[in-house]
Order: sequence, then structure tokens, then C-alpha cells
Amino acid sequence: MRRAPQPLLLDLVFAALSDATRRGLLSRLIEGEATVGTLAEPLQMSLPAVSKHLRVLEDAGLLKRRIEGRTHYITANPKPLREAVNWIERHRQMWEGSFDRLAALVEQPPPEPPANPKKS
Amino acid sequence: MRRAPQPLLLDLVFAALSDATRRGLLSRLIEGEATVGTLAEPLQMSLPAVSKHLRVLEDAGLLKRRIEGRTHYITANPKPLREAVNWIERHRQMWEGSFDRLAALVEQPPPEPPANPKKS
DNA sequence: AACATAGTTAACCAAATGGTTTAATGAATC
DNA sequence: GATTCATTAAACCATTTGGTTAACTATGTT
Repeated sequence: MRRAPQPLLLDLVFAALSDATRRGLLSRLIEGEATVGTLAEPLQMSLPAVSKHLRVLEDAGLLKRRIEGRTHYITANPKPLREAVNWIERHRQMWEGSFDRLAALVEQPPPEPPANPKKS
Repeated sequence: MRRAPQPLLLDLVFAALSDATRRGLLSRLIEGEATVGTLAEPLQMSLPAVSKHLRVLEDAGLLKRRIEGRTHYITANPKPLREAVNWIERHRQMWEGSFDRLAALVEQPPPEPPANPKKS
């Protein structure tokens, strides 16, 4: 039975957000474009470490990179956050009781019903 | 310096959400309270594995457990989702520069003023 | 008492994560 | 052309993660 095929993009986005260093990088990017070195500078961690964090964020689609010469300019990309917040909002609202208007934002059907009485 | 490892709760919440199996469990819990066995039954994975997933969700505060006899009744707890969605929305809004209908659902004051263009 | 049920804990494993240091790549500068 | 600068890649390490099976705890049931 197919249980997995849920888009793994959400996995990547949430995983990217689960690290405080990466969230800090995203917060920093609110101020605007920054180079890798600039982002790393206050972070008290090696440059390769920051580079890796940026890659995680990039793989999740949360930032874009503009390479110019030897300098990489990083900007935040909010689009994947949309899906993430949609997922959360839909569940939060359902649990909190007001199901109605959020359902409109949800394009995905609810999880498959069990329908699997194997043995008892 | 300002990159203090402040909220590990957000770490736990996002990490919990980063796994499709766990998101599936939360989705399932929209239908209401369920026992561990019931949650595990359609999941094609061992019971201890599900038990671990539930513990991750519980550690993130995303579910509550009511033990009655030998049966554990699990319910979703939406409260931590609030903080998570607040974090996301605040960043998304800043990056997108504009609100949409989803923003209205998160009635939370914008935490930081900046919104300035760029610097270098 | 004996057994079945519900669930967790323990021990283990492979793979991923988050960090390091040491190259390596490629662009700017002398 | 050699050197510095910005960044990534490689190799390594410790810890965490997501899964397994086997054992355990505790509660029901007969």
C-alpha cells in the first residue's frame, strides 16, 4: 500500500527549519541579500559548516543563490514556506475546531482511511 | 552573539513535522482520539517504531496521552503548532512583503520592524 | 494460575546530521 | 604567474534517527 508518496518537499522544509542555526540564517536574510561569508561571520562555527547549512536550506527551496564571480549572494525564498504553513494551519484549525475556511486552502485530500481489517 | 540557541521547542516541533509518518499520524488524529495500536495498524511498520514516532511527537508537545488501564489514548495537541506557524508566517510575510488570507488567520503582531531593503 | 493484550524498553544496525580540518576550485589582485 | 580571497568538496568523527527483533511490564481475561 502506498503510504510514502507524500511529497518529500515538506520533509525537507520542516527538517531545514528544525535547526536553530538555519532558522537564524533565514532570519538574518530578512535584512536582505547576503554573502556566505557575511552570513557565517557572526556564527561562531566554521565556514564549511555554514555552507552545509545553506545547502540544506537550498535543497528545501528556502533560499536562492546568485553566483557572481567568486561570491555567492544568498536570498530567502518564501515559496516553500507556503506549503508548510498550509499543512500546519490545516491541522491546527481542525484540532482547534474551526474546520471550515481552512479546508479551502487544502488541496490535498485527508489521509487514506484505514480499511484494513487484517485479523482480530 | 544574537544567535543564542533560544527555543529548542521549535526545534522539536519542526523536527517532529519533518517526517511523513509522523505527519500522517497527526493527520489521522484529526479524526479524534486513537490508541497506539489503532494508529499503528495501517502503518506497515512495527509497533515499537510507531511508539517511537509517538514519543517524538509527544516530546514536541504535539500530542497528549491518556493512559487507561493498559491502553494509551492519543490525542493531538495543536498548541505548539501555533508557535511554529507564527515563526513561519512572520518570515514568509516579510519576504513576500504582502499578506494574504492566511496571514489573517495568524493574528499575531509582527515581531520585528525591519522591512528595510538591503545593505551591501 | 495461566494466558492473551497493549504498549514500552533494550539492544542493535544502517543511514543521516552537524560539526571539524584539510584540500581543491575558481575569481580577483599583485 | 603567483597569491590571496570566497566558497565548496572531501574525509573524518560523534551523535541522532528510523527502523528492526526480542524482552519486559502491566493489565485484562479465562
